[in-house]
Amino acid sequence: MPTPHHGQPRYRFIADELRERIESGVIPPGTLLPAESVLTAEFRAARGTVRKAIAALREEGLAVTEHGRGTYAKAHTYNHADQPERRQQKILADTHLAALFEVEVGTALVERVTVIRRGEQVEKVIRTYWPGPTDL
Amino acid sequence: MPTPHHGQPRYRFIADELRERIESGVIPPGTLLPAESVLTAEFRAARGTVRKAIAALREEGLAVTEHGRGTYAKAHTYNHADQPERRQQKILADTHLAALFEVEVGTALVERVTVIRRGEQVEKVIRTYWPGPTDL
DNA sequence: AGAAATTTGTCCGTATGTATC
DNA sequence: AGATACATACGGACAAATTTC
Repeated sequence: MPTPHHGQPRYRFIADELRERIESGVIPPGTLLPAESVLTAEFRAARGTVRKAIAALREEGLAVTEHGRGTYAKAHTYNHADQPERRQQKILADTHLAALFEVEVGTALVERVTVIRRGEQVEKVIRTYWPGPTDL
Repeated sequence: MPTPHHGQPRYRFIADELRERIESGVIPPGTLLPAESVLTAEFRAARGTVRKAIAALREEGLAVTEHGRGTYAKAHTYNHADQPERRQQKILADTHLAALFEVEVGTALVERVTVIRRGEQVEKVIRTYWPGPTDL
């Protein structure tokens, strides 16, 4: 069976299936996913396809893979209790920012740094820049 | 000749070559790149290898691909006003980011730059960072 | 309107080498 | 030494979107 299948690409189907198992607890947080070789057998998919599925899970933050070890399921916390931290300061435009804002290098700008955490881990860092400072 | 390891992988060599053609204007912005089939012939590489090179250009924001059409060269200028522009690329952690994410300096991160305009003026620049990349 | 050709997207199978545990 | 994942590359096949005839 060549398995073309409905609409969806195969790697996405596999990703959906694995996501389901992680979120449902079939694969508990912190435990290893089945090895790529096992998944290729189970889904009768090529390795490249399985890897693409796993890559999708990594991007979603649902899995972390370690070289030579395997891919771990990660706890999926819907916990938004973590308040983002913000810090705002005056900075001077570097070449990149100067080009974007069409100002001279060294022109004063405002930078706000927001750090978003998921538990202990820093998930994202957002740096926002705008002309200024508007002196607060 | 198959492919020795001249320091750099084949797909990167191809990407470098194409990048130079775009930036130098040999392939002007808005025009189509040669089809994958043409590139496989020119570089005597497998299609997957060519596609990987093109994918690299896409991540740099140098090209846009449309199904059934082809891959267009993109202007590399920031001076094109319309929607919020986003560019995503792999970067290496500087000391500040390394400290926040608690990783080594030089660790690979993903940076997305979003430019928000109001008319001609750049209003805000948002740089978002997160761990990765999960490659491809 | 329809068929054919072109082009990218996805998938398969295989192979070789490296790095990590 | 063995198992695992990672990176790269090849070839072939069909699907899906677009263009051309």
